Amino acid sequence: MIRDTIHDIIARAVAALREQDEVPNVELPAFDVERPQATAHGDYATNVAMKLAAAAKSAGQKVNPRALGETIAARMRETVALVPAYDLVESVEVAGPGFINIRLKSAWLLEQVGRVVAEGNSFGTITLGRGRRVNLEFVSANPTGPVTVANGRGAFIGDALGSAMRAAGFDVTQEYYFNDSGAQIEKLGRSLEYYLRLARGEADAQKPEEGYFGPYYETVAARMLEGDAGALLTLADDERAAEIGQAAAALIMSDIKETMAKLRIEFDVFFKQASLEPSGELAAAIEEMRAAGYTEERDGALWLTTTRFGDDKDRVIVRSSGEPTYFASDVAYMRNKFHRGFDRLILVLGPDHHGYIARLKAVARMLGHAADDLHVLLYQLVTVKGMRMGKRLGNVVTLDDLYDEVGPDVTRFFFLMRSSDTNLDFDLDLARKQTDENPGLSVQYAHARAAGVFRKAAEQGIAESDWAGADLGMLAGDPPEQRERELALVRQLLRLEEIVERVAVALEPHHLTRYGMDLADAFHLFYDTCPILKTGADVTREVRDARLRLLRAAQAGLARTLTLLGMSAPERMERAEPSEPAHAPA
RNA sequence: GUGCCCGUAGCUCAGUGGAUAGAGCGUUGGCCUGCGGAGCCAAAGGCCGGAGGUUCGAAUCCUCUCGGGCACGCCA
Repeated sequence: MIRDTIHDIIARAVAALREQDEVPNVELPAFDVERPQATAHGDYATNVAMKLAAAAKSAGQKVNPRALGETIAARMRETVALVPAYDLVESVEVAGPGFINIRLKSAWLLEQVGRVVAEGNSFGTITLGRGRRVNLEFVSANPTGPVTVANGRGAFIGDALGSAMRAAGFDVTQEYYFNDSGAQIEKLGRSLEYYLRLARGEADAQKPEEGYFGPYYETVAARMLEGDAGALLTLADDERAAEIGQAAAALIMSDIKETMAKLRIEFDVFFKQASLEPSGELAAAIEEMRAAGYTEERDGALWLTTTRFGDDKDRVIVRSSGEPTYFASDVAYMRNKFHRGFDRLILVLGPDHHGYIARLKAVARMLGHAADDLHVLLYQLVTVKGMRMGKRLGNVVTLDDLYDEVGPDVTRFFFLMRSSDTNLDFDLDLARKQTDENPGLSVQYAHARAAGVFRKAAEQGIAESDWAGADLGMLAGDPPEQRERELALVRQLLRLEEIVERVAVALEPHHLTRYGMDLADAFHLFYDTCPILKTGADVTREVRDARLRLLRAAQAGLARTLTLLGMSAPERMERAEPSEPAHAPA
């Protein structure tokens, strides 16, 4: 990455200066290379002089950071002039309290366009992960109903994070854990038994006091009756609820998979909790904990002593009744993941799970791993503004509801606009708009606009082979206003690699949406300022060809960004018919 | 009571210890013979909840405090 090159130049210059005792002889502290907010400050800025001055001060040497900055900057200029690989730097200046601002050469920036076009679909790929294996678990909503916006937020976060981490060089497995056993399944069974009996016209059907109710479950019952679910109603009392629950859960699981597929949320593995017992892994995990001395018997139950590793209380894994708890399955499941050879586990969980982090990290330690091998990514609540009642569950809005309202692309963009650890207020009225006010669409529109120019070019008989080898240096001769917009577009494009890195390191996929908006903005500005095929515009053939090549790079960058977000990159935008308001006036 | 998240423009939110705190929407005012106006330009709008502290430098880190949300089972 470019920033790594800048970092090298700085480190090399400082090392050379230290050999000649021109800077304080202290260990070089960690320093930042960042993009300044103000473009007037150049492409990159570093605080190395201030950091080094601070380190010197604590070692008893007094140094003026500004003067140190001047010394380092001067040496950087020499380094850049000497090393051909560093030929991307235009200027090195000191500003403010000692910042060193680095500006890149326009010619070098323009050359990068060729690289972007050549990399195409793989542009934005970096080697950060070095093939390390990561298990990314998300959604994992119980198969007791449709996925709601509350637990569906993890779907978008997880899927986009997976894409970005793959681009960053990690080997990612995306996984869904179905809790398809236990008391909730029996509860589901009792609820469905009621709906099944209702559907068969049994007037004396008893509605359970607690359960899963709503229009959705009526349809599930109807679909079950298309099969042989009627036979389940004749089962004995002690197995009927569980059997009906299993049958319903299987059907709901297929619905959930369908929802995920519609929203382009991909999973490599659907793991069923119920499989842990027959496979023997549940018993093996409990035994492993016992053999390692991490369990204690108290009150007839078996406790896992998670307090040894920082949890605030121990946890039961086998009840006094002899039944393993849900937490026992968690232990077995985590053990299963580590046995599959993952270096790192990431769990994307909702806000109600924060109390689990300590115990899960304790389990990771008990399984012989570092607490940091397990990362829990918590996201906060979701509210939906603009839709009073969901269509399927009544009081709750589901992902299918949103899909029907605004489609997969806008849904994904809106869910990814916010940081995971802030509440998400889904503005459905804004999401429904098919105008430039809708930020998600404007990114797609930029891509479609680029595609439109290439269509127009084809109509005029201009083929890709005509401009594929165009001299991008031509653009350096453009009028300043146009050149600046072209360069601004290139700069935005080149940021993608840094964005991918940041998303993968900080586990913050929301940066991708913001970047998408920034890139689309830069694109629209370029498009408005720099005519390419416009009739009447005075554009030479050489400039036209160079701009087409830049346009192709922009299109590739936009497509890549959209792909990472799990959105489509349309060749043209088509206005859909306005959808009916969710609460139409009577 | 204990723990976690949040508090930044009218609204919804970005912001990696750095320079003049940004975006989208909304508001106001401009730009339509031309590659798709689903666009562009501009303006107004901020004691970054409050108080201390650390630092050359704090929206960011620490302590306290005030507001809002969530979680704390031999439930799953």
